[in-house]
Amino acid sequence: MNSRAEAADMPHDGEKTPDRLRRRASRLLSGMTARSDRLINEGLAQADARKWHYAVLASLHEHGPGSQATLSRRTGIYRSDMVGVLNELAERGLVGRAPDPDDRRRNVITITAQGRRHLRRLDKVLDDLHDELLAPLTPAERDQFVHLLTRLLDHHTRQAPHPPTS
Amino acid sequence: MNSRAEAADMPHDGEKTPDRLRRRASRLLSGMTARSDRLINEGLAQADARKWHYAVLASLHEHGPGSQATLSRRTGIYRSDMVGVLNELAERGLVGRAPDPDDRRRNVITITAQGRRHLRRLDKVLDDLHDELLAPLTPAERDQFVHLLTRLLDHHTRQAPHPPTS
DNA sequence: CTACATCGTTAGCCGGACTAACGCAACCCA
DNA sequence: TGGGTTGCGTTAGTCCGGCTAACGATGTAG
Repeated sequence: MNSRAEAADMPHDGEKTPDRLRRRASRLLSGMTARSDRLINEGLAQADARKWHYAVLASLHEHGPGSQATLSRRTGIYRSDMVGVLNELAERGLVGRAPDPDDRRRNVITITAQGRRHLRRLDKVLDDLHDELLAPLTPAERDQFVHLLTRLLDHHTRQAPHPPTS
Repeated sequence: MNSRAEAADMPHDGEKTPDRLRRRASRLLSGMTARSDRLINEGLAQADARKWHYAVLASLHEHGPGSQATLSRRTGIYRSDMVGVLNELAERGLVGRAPDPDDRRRNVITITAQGRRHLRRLDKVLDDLHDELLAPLTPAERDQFVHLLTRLLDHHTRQAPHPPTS
């Protein structure tokens, strides 16, 4: 029982994945995203963080404090899930949550000094992880890749035929 | 109350998503895959199919009959989930499942004539869907994109640092 | 014969995306 | 002044895909 030989290994000899399957962009995307997600999640976990943490902190750092709803819109995190994320961040002293005196429905979220420090660390971590993620591509190709993805995503979020998602 | 305006809309004026966030390849990937998955799933649903159906049928068509375990390895579907997929396919008369006389642990799965017909239909459907998916890219760019993705995925599945996934 | 590996199957966990509903506060306008 | 509507924060819960654990039945190797 050598560890990894469960179900979906690289099909070795004689158990090839059909081409029409392997070539489909949709499938490549799912596959790659699965890898990517794992890489990132595990990497961030080692820094006691999750990607949502980064998203919120980055948003606060770049566009200043905001209500939870605002952050939700900026980061694409569902407002239902925002609560939990902010709790985690608050626990760690990375953000402050205070009722807005001007609008008592709101909480105003601010980033703390510690939060800023943490954000810097995460930025570094993510840079490294992306380096690993894109390892096989030259710098030019990486740009190409990001550029193509951006255009695709833009297109599909503009006149969004479907609901939200990020 | 115009339908879609829940949480994660395109942030309009003043609620911008931070750049360092938007540019990260990992994030672009997740975003794009989310869109892609929806598009594909919904499209296939209209043909009374799911992507696993396509995977199995394609595998059967290209590499001939096989046990469930074999199919699992070829398609990347966990053997735990294979059962369900094959049930669905069998219900629809697209595959046959018969005990292997040579090894009574096994079921031999074969594609039926109907299955082949269905597969052809699905191929068409998927072509169209991918056309929509990659709409903003020129043919050359689409190749580029697929090519880059393939290289990335290859790299990360070769000396897989992590377990399986497809 | 014993030990171990493989196959099909059931059950269940987990994380992420998403919906529903509620209470509360603010805003609109009449 | 007040009633309706809209936005906010929160809780709970659904759904789905990826994945693990375990089991009985069968096969294979020593």
